[in-house]
Amino acid sequence: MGPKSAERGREVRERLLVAAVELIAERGWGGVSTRTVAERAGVGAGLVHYHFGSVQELLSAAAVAAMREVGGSLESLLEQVEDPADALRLMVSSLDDYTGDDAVSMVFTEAYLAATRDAQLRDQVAEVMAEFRARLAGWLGARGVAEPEATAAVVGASIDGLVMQRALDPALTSEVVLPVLVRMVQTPGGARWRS
Amino acid sequence: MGPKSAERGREVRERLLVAAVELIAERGWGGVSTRTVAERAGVGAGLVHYHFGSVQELLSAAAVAAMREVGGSLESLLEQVEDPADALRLMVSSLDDYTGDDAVSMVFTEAYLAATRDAQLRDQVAEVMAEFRARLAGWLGARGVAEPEATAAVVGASIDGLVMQRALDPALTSEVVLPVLVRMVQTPGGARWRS
DNA sequence: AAACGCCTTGGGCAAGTGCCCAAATCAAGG
DNA sequence: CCTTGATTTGGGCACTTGCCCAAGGCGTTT
Repeated sequence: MGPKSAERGREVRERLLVAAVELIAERGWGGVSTRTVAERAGVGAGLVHYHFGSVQELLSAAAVAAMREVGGSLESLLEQVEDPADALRLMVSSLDDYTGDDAVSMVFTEAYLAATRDAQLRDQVAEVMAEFRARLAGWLGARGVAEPEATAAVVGASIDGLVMQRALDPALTSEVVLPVLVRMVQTPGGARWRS
Repeated sequence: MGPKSAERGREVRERLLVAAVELIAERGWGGVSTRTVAERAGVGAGLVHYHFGSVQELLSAAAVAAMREVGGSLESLLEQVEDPADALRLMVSSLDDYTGDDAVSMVFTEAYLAATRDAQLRDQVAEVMAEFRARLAGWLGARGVAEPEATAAVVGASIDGLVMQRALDPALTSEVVLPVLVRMVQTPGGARWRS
């Protein structure tokens, strides 16, 4: 076999994943077809079933990869701040960037729903979310926030919900929402963290 | 014409709406077809386009109706309690009843995503949510909760997000989550409402 | 040059899609 | 009885769907 061929194959595989994420956001999970995703990636339709067993497997792989990427960016985000309120500000600030063409935040919601109907996908998504929560909970707990596990779960769920509703109500900016979210990460004594 | 015919027509229309809500939850917005929804309702396939202009219109009408129903139940819920923490407890307690495969909570998320791709649906969903938020915000404001509008928005978004994630993590019970949510509705002085 | 093997293409098939429409149904009014 | 008019049916059309597969391309190895 040729190493050149394998390399090109991996590059095509990557293009299919990117195209899948775009189209999941644009048309919804059920609206992505073999031919549309192949055309977007600029390859023949048959390649979808060559690199991935089925359209469902392509969509699942694309969504999980996108979610893992976001989870990784959380890690570097938490290293930049010390105050929980500042961390929330950075996380929620993505709300304002979200103009509607942000594919990744939409893919999160689509993946949640698709996971409801696919046991294999559910396990993968649950794993990503558990990792996310554990990381955030450890960080919050080290800074005196009460019930760090539950707090991390609610913070994550709140951001997911806010991203969805922001598409319906542009007035729901991070500036409006942040003061309320900050109440969730107040330390029991009422004092805020300082480095 | 026969009044009986019109009456039966309205009954069939209702059955189509119910079937649509069920199928949106089971198969997702894009997975509901003319024939599946007609079969579930026990009628011929042609009736979908007789009572509704298109499948999209049927789905939108069904989702909005289901959402309005939930919004109405919120109103009666707020009349039963006085403490904001108790109100949250009642709202979130539905989390435990909803195992994740609950039709209505799933339809909410599906409707949010579908509204992103249908301007007409977006307006209707936004109206329902605005009404919901206004009602809750007024109730919270009258009880001394700071920034009632933003708080109502975040509470609503949090519950939406929690309902989604609860399908992935059954450990996310109302008992675990409630203490964190209550922090959001604490009155500025730190005192809790008493009747 | 020939053989090998991964990658890629595009056509083909059965099944399903939304929507349309002629024909049937049926209770009320003439 | 016959008409009326809303309701309902089921078949049909053009189209898309997921997936398969024979055929070809191309770098590497022999």
